[in-house]
Amino acid sequence: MNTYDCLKLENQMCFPLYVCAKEVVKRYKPFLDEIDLTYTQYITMMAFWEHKEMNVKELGAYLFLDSGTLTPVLKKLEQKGYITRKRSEQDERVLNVAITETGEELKEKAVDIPAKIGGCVRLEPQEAQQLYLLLRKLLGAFEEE
Amino acid sequence: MNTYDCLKLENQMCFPLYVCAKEVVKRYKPFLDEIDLTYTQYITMMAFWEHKEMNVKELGAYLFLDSGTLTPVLKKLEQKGYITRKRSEQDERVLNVAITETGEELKEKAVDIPAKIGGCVRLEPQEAQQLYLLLRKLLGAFEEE
DNA sequence: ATAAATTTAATTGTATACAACGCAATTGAA
DNA sequence: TTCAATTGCGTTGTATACAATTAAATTTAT
Repeated sequence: MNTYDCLKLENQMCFPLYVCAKEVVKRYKPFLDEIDLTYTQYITMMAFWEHKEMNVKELGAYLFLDSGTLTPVLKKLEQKGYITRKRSEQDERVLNVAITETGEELKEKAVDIPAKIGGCVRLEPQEAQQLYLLLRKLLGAFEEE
Repeated sequence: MNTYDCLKLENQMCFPLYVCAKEVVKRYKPFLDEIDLTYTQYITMMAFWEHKEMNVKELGAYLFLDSGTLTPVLKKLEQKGYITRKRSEQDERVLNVAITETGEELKEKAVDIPAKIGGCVRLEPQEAQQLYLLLRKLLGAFEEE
């Protein structure tokens, strides 16, 4: 090991993390194209399939995204008729976002996507599980900060 | 497990991968700000610290980025004086990119960044190593496709 | 009660990413 | 050889991401 070996891409943790994330997201595209959603729109819908209603702050904490990213995404999903955006009456600062019936119906079309993606991750099931747990642990550490 | 559990964010591999990648990159920012590089510019410089000269296609294969992303990044790094861009004489389609002396000098200022980032990844060393190996394996599978 | 501080979304500016397309240079096939 | 296909890079258009700022609403402190 010389002084600069730490600066080799192959020795860095972050680089494969960054590339794998992009590559996996890219593999969602053909499936998401079929239901006309981007990946960001997809995870946003997933959030609402689980929690019918959330304000922007809650959604942002859940998805690790800020309002600068979410505002245009939410406006787009509203256009498509999947969600509604409405100011809270108790606190006008807060924007409540709720899923619509059309948004609920979209879940039916999305339900087989995870299985299709599973086939794109070429790891042994036990390795995939291990990777999943390590990423969850790392994510948990970030959440605590 | 009901039919829709696969659509819960907490059950997906891709979501923590996507979030962890973003969060780790975000933790580079304060350190990269000190040398006025973005993360994409940083990994590009890392590529050239290892391989003094590469054309855009080779660089793209190395970093998993296409010309649409690289062209503006390379122009920026050229502006900063870290690299040179020059058409190949054998094949005018090819753009050869090479690191400059100034670019080499930047390595000195970057050499302590990896250690600083290491402190941001709150995993046991053995877990970090395991995560690294799994991501490498996944990346290798993507490379084969 | 009122000013100061905080909070919540939205906006602005910058920098990615990438698909799709364009174009010139090169290669390959008939 | 000559023209069709391919290659390599650049451009365009769309969609993120996020820092920094703004603006309005609410809360806190005095």
